[in-house]
Amino acid sequence: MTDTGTETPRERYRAQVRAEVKAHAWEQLASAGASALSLNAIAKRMGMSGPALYRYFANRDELITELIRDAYRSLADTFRATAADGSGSGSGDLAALAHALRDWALQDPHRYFLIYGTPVPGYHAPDDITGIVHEIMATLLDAFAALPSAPSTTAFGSHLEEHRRWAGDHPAEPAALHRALTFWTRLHGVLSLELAGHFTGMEFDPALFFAAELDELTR
Amino acid sequence: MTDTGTETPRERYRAQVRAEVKAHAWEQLASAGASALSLNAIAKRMGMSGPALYRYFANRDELITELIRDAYRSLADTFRATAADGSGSGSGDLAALAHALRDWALQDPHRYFLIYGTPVPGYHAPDDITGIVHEIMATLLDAFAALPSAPSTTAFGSHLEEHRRWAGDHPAEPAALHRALTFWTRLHGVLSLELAGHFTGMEFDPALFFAAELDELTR
DNA sequence: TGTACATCAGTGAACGCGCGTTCACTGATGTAC
DNA sequence: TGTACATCAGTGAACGCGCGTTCACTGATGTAC
Repeated sequence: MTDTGTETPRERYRAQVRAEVKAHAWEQLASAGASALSLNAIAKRMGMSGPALYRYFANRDELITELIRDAYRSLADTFRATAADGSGSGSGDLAALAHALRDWALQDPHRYFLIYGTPVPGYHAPDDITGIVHEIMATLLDAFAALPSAPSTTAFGSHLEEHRRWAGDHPAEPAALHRALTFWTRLHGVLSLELAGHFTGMEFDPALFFAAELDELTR
Repeated sequence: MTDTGTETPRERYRAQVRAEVKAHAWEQLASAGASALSLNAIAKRMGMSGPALYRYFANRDELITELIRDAYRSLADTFRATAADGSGSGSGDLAALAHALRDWALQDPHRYFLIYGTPVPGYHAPDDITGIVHEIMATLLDAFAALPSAPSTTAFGSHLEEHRRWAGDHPAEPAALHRALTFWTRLHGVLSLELAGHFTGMEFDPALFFAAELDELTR
């Protein structure tokens, strides 16, 4: 990942502190929400003075950006690893991806919401993040392109065919484009409402609901 | 709605100011996000001093609660009105409800996210709001129960049958319960990602995607 | 191996800001007789 | 219709707080010769 070989002790130390700051940031995110993230509070928890953190992050926004980038990175890695495990064709890969997504989300709901939740007004993610987003999409497209039975193209599929720049140069069929998109939105629909607590008090088992949606997606 | 007949001028004035405060609150919500909502800032915009607002709201939380309640109320009313217009059976009602939902969301995305977006840590909505939530769900269940062709019960449908307290005493078939739920989560999936801007730069038309999802739901 | 210098981590004080909320008070509006 | 009183809206000062960020400075760590 990082070029550990040529790292000086100082660089190593810097990386360590940055990581520790981010760890505390995640904790604070979970307990107080994204907009309440405070450099001073993090510093205090680390036993440092507030200004000290400016050695490691230019400002508050850079820290948030880093958290967002890490979140996307983590999901992309999880996806890639899951796809590599399944290694091939069949809808088993899709089920594995879906469950990987759910596990990843449940593992840290605030991380999920930082990416897919209410957008922070005025905040714009830097360009390099789109690359990671594409990576995630590509894994999904690969899985759908590898499905043995390609279903007939839908009306929206045709529309997508003419507007497929988002898929990069991926050689997926129109139907695969459509199915990859619905995979994303439907699972997000169930997951985000579950994580936001909209199912609490509704008695039924969210895992079963998720499984039911997944079932329709891979049929 | 309110008992206008027995309203004294003072009561009328109070209601007016409260409404104006809320209007400014919505504006602020849109430009700075839910957690940045500030009583002082609202007062300043209204040309009043900060403490003056404490005549109208006990504290900041009460204002937020009121906004949430109004948002749910507005959606419930929209749904009820839409269902009343369609007045009956057929999947046309469902399409109308779906489009009503989308229009309602697009009309004020921050209002949508206030309800269905990232939950505010530590905040718990008061109990009376569940009543409005049930009302929304009931409209949906009515529409699905009125469908002429009731599809066969799914596996998850059976699970719902045994965990249907959330449906109240609504006489909907298990399949209708399941379909009402997926109606909600799938449309939310598309809508929330659209509103959060995850489709920008993806070229395709979100309205067509929404329509495609709706199509599958009413088939 | 030792010395001179440069680099960098972290501190404490400070600036200006806005927040939620309480409180004692003024002045206007409504009510009772 | 007029007067006495109660109610209520809104103000300004104040409290305590935490925020992001800048700056001059100390002290430790690494580098060059």
